[in-house]
Amino acid sequence: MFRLDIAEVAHQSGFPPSTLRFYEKRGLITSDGRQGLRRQYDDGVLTRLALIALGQRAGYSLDEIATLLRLKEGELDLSRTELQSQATTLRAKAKELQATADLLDHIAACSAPSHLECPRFKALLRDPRITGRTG
Amino acid sequence: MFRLDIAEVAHQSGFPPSTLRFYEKRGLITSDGRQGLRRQYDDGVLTRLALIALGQRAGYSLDEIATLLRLKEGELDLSRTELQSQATTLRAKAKELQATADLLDHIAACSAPSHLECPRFKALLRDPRITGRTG
DNA sequence: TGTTGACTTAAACCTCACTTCAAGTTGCAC
DNA sequence: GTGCAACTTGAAGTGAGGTTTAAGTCAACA
Repeated sequence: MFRLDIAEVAHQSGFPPSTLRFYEKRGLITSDGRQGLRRQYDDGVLTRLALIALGQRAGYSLDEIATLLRLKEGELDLSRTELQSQATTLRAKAKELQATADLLDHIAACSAPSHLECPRFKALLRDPRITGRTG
Repeated sequence: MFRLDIAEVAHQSGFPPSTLRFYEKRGLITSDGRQGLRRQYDDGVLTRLALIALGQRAGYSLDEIATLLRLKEGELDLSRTELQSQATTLRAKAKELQATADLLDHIAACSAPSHLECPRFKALLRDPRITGRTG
């Protein structure tokens, strides 16, 4: 464990200082002491920040991440079922993006004179699933 | 072409009336006339709303969608290259989500006594790509 | 001693996509 | 002519995830 000041953490983690202060206010990270006014961190904060970044990619809100990180200091105690369920959610989102990408490619390639005349496109526009809504 | 009032459009499109008024203010749709105070639409608005929903799924902002929809009244004149490039972006996002899902599954299944001791997890946390940042 | 330059703070501001609010209007049933 | 639901308006509020600003503080260097 060695100590880093805010500029160092910003540089190594890629998060700007404003974000580090914001995260501290939100209870996601802690600084331990100051040199003059400058926050000092121990190097564990870098792991914590990496976990935060991962949490964000995994679709958790900062509040959720804060809760997860508070559960055990230094340890991570995530429910395995919860992780799998989140993975399933992410896969569903990934598939939706894929499907949309395929549609865009089809529209780009379609030989119909105008996009709105493409039969597949017209069919999709009538498909209630296109909106992701129930109406 | 037949006419629908706002409640009907809301019901058929799945967008709440507040959103329809909001979209009108933003220039995404137009109502043509009123019956009393109630906005009346012609049924073309439903196609337009489906296009808006698709645009959102495809990752465009409302401003971008508004611009695209204004290009040609009733027609859609999207650059095919632009569509393909957007499709590529979506596929990249989809892959990122997949990768994150795989990681979550691995963490859930990993036999290491604590998540932070899982070698693959530790390695990933050190990987700068985990943050999606350059720092 | 004085001036940088990098930090500090609280609070305001930002974008996006809407929703909610308060006050007013309309059509229709009774 | 009264009641009422469903609309109307502009303006303000929401929530997520920050960034920016203004005013202040500090260590170091000349």
